[in-house]
Amino acid sequence: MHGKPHALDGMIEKLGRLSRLDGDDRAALSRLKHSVADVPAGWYLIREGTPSTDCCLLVSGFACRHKLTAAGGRQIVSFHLNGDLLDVQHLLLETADHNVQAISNATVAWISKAQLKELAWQRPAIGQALWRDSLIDASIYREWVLNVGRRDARSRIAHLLCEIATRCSVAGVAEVEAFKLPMTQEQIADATGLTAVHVNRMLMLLGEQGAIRRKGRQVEIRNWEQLRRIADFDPAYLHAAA
Amino acid sequence: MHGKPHALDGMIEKLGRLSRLDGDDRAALSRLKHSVADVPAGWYLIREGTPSTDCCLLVSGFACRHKLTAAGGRQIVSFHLNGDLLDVQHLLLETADHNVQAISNATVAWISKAQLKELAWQRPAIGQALWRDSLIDASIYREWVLNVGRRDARSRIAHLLCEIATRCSVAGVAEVEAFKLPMTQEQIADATGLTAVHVNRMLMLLGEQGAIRRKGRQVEIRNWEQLRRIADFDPAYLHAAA
DNA sequence: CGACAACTTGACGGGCGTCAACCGGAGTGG
DNA sequence: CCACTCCGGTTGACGCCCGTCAAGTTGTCG
Repeated sequence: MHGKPHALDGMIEKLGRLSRLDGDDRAALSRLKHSVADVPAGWYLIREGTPSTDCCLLVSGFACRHKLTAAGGRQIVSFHLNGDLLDVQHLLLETADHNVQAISNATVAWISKAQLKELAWQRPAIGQALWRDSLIDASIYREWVLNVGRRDARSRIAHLLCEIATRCSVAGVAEVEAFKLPMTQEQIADATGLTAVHVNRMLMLLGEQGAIRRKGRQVEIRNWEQLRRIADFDPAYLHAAA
Repeated sequence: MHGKPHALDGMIEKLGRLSRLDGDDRAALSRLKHSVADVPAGWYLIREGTPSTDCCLLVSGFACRHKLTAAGGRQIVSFHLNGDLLDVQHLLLETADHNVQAISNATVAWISKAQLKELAWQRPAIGQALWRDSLIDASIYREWVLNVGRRDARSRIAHLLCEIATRCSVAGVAEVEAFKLPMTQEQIADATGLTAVHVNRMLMLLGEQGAIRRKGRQVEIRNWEQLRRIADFDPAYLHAAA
């Protein structure tokens, strides 16, 4: 097993950043029963209102978590990348109150919920990492409420860019300075409470102002300090080491 | 001790709703060292950026959790009432990423963080209740992102009213049909991403439309079904028994 | 009963939504 | 190899919801 890349490695590495895991913890995690699957962009991984029996781990690719209004409005409440467990909350809550959908082609691993739950209680370091992970998710939600509620369109989008860049960098997915934006402008709109048209106008503006440069869906942050200032971005809420 | 009202009773009752606590669990909780304090409206209970050594329990009264933008904008991200532990997240996160402030005169109990953390790991039912509580908080944040991001002003306010009414009812603080709104219109504005002026206009409108009746800060829900429809309110996200 | 906070109301303006047209690149099939 | 299609991005015109400002009015607590 040693040295062989493993579907759960990203998760183990991430949990290791959240709590001090010893060799036994890591071994126990890597022994978790799971089945790996490739899914196309747009695939639903979790559906609102359904009880869940397995936990979904995002092995590679990007996903978003979203809710819908009765009128059909869609609000993305978070984005996820490599190594993110998409339903830690379902270890203790029975039914999903939202949807999770792949936004790129992705590889996922379905892990036995009962087995993971058992590990969380048998091995304090693992339980602590999982709980801590869910608390950081909550902190990100709080920042998003602030972002959507109290910043103007340009700042909201800049803030989202800063967050994605920082999280990609921490997870080792991409550099802060230049990365491929995994989402469309419509998805950015759904995450910021705007419309796709206005997102486009603001991205053009951020380009004109020299904060970013875009080529297709590739985004290069030309002036991190300027973007950070526009975004009013302080990474403290991510509670991440990097 | 038996039968005597106790500062921690509200918390124990609430945790009992989140997980099946046996007599030993309850006894252990009620033995937690704590000091009770009365604080006036406006008092800061948690300050962004400071490390916390004690956990704050709201014994009676109301509190809000909020963040500020650099420009001075304030966003309330949640409201709290009797029996709510205000910083479960600080059991595992070192520094506060937001503020918590009393919005009425309130009684709080400061509980030793180390002792509570110990209990969480020694007694699975207690740990589970606390973790579950933090997951429900996260679910509420998600709903608020949706509320602020994708509903119009009238619906946002109606949704907040429905949530407060439901939570007060579950906690036994007030009836759904008529309760005293603990917050000012400015605070409602800060919670919904609006201005106090517009909140006032919408409350007047909800009154004219017959959904609510107001007298001072007293609010009576005259037509719950109508208000629920306007709010697009579905209590599933509260994950509460009632 | 005075002072101060909270609420109420109106006039006006702007940021963002809506609608609609067009562009461009990637995938597909002839 | 090129035409067709489709999705996502781009741009402009126009309008509305909600913000801003400012002037009362009400309520509450000393």
